[in-house]
Amino acid sequence: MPELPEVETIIRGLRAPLSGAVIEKVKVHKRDLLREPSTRFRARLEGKTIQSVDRRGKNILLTLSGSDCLVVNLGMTGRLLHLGPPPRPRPSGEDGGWRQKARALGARHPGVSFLLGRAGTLLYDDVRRFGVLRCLAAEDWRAESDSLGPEPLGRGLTPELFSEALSRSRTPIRNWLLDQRKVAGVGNIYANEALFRAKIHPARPANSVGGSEARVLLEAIRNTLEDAIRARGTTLRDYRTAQGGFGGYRPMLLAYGRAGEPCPVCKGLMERVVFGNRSAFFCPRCQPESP
DNA sequence: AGTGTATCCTGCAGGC
DNA sequence: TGCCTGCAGGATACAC
Repeated sequence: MPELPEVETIIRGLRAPLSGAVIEKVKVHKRDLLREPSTRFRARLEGKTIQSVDRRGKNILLTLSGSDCLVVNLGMTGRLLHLGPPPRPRPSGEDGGWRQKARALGARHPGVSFLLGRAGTLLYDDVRRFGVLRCLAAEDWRAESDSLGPEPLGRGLTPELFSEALSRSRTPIRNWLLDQRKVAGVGNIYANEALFRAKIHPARPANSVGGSEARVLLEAIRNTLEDAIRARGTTLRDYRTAQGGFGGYRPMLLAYGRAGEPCPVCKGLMERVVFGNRSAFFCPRCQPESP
């Protein structure tokens, strides 16, 4: 579900309420979201202070006091919701009243909750449970982060480097864009959107996209992601902001989900093809298979 | 090496 | 109404 713009929107919404908050208690409701025993997970987190909230690709990163960090990948349907504290703090034994708030926000599948005292509750909710929450030592996270590709919105990714990387693979360009080791943060929606904007057929081999086309594609990726961030992401069904709001980019999607509709540019019929186990949406006239 | 397929899981939409 | 099939934003373990 959540791609770079959705994750970016979420961390922006978490930064203020979570920075400096203390994780008083962790409750694991669905253990298969973890990669370690829940007792160990809880022990590593309880008592720690959240120092900062960041994003790397599609991962949410909470840096904690000590040398650990909490890394959250939302999978397809994960949500990370901030539930504010109750207006009138109640006597001990309370859970922060988060269940009621969660239901009010439509969170029906609580996975892990973090009780933050005066800062309220952070709730991870996930229908399909493809998401993962991990507590990692800083150095382990660094190693993993290094294995991810560059940030598409970062300065480091120059058109030259991008073009160079493309030239090393003949996998379909849409699949290439989904590979987090190549570029971090692009998913199926924005890969299709960027390819439509750049007028590149999604099945073309990556190494056939060279020179000026690579430059155009990188620009299209950046513009698409920035537009989507501005709209707070795309809600198809499950994605919510940290405050439970909807993303507003869906009506602006040009290609994704539009098979059978007229192309917004040439009015020809948009198509859907499946490869790599995912749908690709494109206009056969604007995005010819052979350039 | 690099590419394609199946799998984890639940819910919803559409066809009959 | 209900049953069935297909499909969904992601990531990974495999086989070739």
